[in-house]
Amino acid sequence: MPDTPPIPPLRLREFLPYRLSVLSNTISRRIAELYDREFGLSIWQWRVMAVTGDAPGISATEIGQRTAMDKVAVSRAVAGLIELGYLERKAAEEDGRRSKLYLTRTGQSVYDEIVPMAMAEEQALEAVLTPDERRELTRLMEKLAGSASPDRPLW
Amino acid sequence: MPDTPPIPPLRLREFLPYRLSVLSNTISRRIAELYDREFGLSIWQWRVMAVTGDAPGISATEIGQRTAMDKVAVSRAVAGLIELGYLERKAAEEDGRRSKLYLTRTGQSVYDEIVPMAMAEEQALEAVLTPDERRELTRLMEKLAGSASPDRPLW
DNA sequence: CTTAATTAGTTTCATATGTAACTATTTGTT
DNA sequence: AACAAATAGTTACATATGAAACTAATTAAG
Repeated sequence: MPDTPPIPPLRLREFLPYRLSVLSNTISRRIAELYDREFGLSIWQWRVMAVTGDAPGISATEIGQRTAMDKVAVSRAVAGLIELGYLERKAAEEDGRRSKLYLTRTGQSVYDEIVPMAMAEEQALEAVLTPDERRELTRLMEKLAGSASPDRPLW
Repeated sequence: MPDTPPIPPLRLREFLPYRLSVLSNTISRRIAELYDREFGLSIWQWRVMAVTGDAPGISATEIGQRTAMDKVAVSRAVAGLIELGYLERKAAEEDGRRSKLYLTRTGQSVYDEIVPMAMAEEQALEAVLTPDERRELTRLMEKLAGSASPDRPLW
C-alpha cells in the first residue's frame, strides 16, 4: 500500500468542472452525430442555421454573439453552408464590410425539418426531469454561468 | 391545400444542449488556462495526473475509464507527462502489454500544488450555490446523464 | 502445441480548431 | 481632405483531435 498522500485526494468523478464537461460532451456528441448523419451538418453549422432561420439577414458578427462562436468559426461554418447551398450572402448596402445572411429555399426546408428533430431530441433528453426540475436546473446553471463568466478574476 | 404548419422558432439560448455546452466550455477554458499557465499542463494531462495521484500504478486503460478519455488521448497525455518528467512508466510484471504509471518526485510535488488550486477553483465556482443547491444540481445532472447515455437509442 | 482472436497501447493520417496576420471598409481626428 | 484607429470578415499556419491501422503480448480454441 502506498503512503497516504499529504493532501486530501481529489476525486475527479466528484469534480464539478469534470462532471459538467463529460455530461455536455456526451450530449453534444449524440446531437452532432444526428445532425451529421441526417443533414451533413456540423454542430457549428447547425447553430448558424438556427440563428439565421430565427433572424434572417443577420451578420456574421451577430451570429457569433448569439452562438458563442468566434468569428473564425462563424466564417468557416458559413462558408460550408454556402457550399452546401443552404445559405446565401447579400452585401449590406449600408456597410460594405458586412454581409447579410439568409437561408436559401433548400436551407429553409432543411431548417424546417431539423428544428422539430432538435426539439424532439431536447424533449427526449429533458423528459427525465419534471417541469420544476427543468426550471431549477436552468436557475442553477445561470448562477454558475455568472460565477464563471470569463471577465471575472480567478480568485 | 392546407398550409404547412409554421415552424415554431427554436431559440438557441433556451436550448439545453447549447446552454450546457456554453457553460461547460466557459468553465473548462478558465481551468485549462490556469493549469497551462501555472504548470504547462493541458486539461487531459491534468486529468491523468489527478487519477494517477489518486491511484498510483494505474494502467493507461484504467485511466481512460476513470477520465472518460479514449485510449489515444490517454496515450498522448501520458507521453507528454513523461516528457515533462512528471510521470514514469514501469512494466507490469504480470502482463507484458500493460505498464503501470506513477508520479515522479517532481510530478508528486506538482500534484501537491495543483490539487489545492483545483479545489479552490471548484469552490470558488460553487460558492454561488448553497449546499442544497449543489446536491440538487448533482442530482439533476445524474438524471440527465442517464437520459443521455451513449448506449441509449436516440428515439 | 499451434493458430486464431482479443487486448494494451502507439503511430499515422486526415480533419478540426485557435491564434495571429491580413484585406477591405468604415469611423474618428485633425 | 488626409490619415490613424477600429471593425467585419477571411486566410494561413501551427497544433489538437479522432478514426483507423498497426505492433506486441496475452488468452482462447481446436
